[in-house]
Amino acid sequence: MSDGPDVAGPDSDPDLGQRLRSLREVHGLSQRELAKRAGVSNAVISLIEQNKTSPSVGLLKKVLGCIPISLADFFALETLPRAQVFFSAEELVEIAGGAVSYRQVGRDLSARALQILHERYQPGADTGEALLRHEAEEGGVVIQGELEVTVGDQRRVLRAGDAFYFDSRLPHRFRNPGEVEAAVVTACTPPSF
Amino acid sequence: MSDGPDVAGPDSDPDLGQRLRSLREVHGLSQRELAKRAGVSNAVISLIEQNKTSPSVGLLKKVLGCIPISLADFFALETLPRAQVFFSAEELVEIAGGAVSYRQVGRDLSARALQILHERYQPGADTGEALLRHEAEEGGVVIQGELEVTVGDQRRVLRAGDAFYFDSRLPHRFRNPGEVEAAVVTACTPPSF
DNA sequence: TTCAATTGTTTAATATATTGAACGAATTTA
DNA sequence: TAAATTCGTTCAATATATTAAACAATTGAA
Repeated sequence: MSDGPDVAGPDSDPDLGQRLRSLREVHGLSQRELAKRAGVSNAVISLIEQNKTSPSVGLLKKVLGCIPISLADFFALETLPRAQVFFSAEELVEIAGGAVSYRQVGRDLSARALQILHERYQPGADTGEALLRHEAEEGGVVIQGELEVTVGDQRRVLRAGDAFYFDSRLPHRFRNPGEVEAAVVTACTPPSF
Repeated sequence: MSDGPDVAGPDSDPDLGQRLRSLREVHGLSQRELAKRAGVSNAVISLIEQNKTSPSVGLLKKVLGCIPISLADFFALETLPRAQVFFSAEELVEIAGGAVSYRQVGRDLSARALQILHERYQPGADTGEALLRHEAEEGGVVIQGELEVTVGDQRRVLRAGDAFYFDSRLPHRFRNPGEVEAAVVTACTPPSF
């Protein structure tokens, strides 16, 4: 048949080889070590990792059993880590805009446990009083400028390096009292809103 | 090599064939229909279902894609349904004993969403007042005799065929006011206790 | 440096998966 | 009844997975 690099078929599982290779390397195993433990030839490990063959379920099970990882978990990796890991600054999602900018890491948070925001406040910008949304906790670190944070009856001006952490159900407010843009990185869990 | 019925190896996945067959039949597909949709031969479906071959990941993916079910979910079935499905009367677990008998369906409920009990009350037996355990809901159907059920300020005598349902946090009580043994089947969710 | 060991890859040989076509049995249709 | 489907299975032919052995490149030790 074809003489291209992918003999196993274009749609069989284009990333199966990379997944196996990553798992093997993470566990500090060479192809030969893994092959010996699994009782298979080292060549087949190489071929699988290059997607030059579509292993039988039986063989794959023997190999994965030495990682160890179950077939179910191995194939779960196929769908799970489609989630984006790295985000360039331009890829952050603006969810506010104007004098206050909230740039969110990731687009769909429905399956995540954290909401992480890069927040910027123009001089004088103010969020106003925000009350309990859901049961959640929230914290952050100021990275530029000055930020006045009010939580309940406590108020303080934070500067680069300072941080905060509070229960989101407390009324809270952010304001930039300075002359330059203020920036903060915050995290909130869970992101259910 | 061997001439036994299982050429794919004894430990490759002894139930893979049965899982595929069950899934196919549940979806009302014949071997030929499934094969045609997947673009493979009908023979290979038969062989896989008899565990006479260990399919390649590529082929299996094509086939499962027409069920449809993902590889991850398919192999998750391998471990999940080790859970017992059928229970003979003798296998129910007695968790009370005496004048009141609670026979539970299943031994370990830690991964389940329901606790199901077959309850028997000797004539005159009484559970006494039971208060809120956890946030849960509870219901049941009387199958024999008479059962006086008290929930909060409501009280009623139920007979075979009658049923009840209430929030477990309400104080509740069961009593057998009759002359014969009373029996009920109840369900409670979640079983966290 | 040089030898020895280890790495991942490739190739020909072999084992096995997969195909295409046939079979017998069970249903359906005429 | 019989002819026609459809079912699942089996078998020889073919395609492919897997092996065993060799290759080139890298690393570590002498």
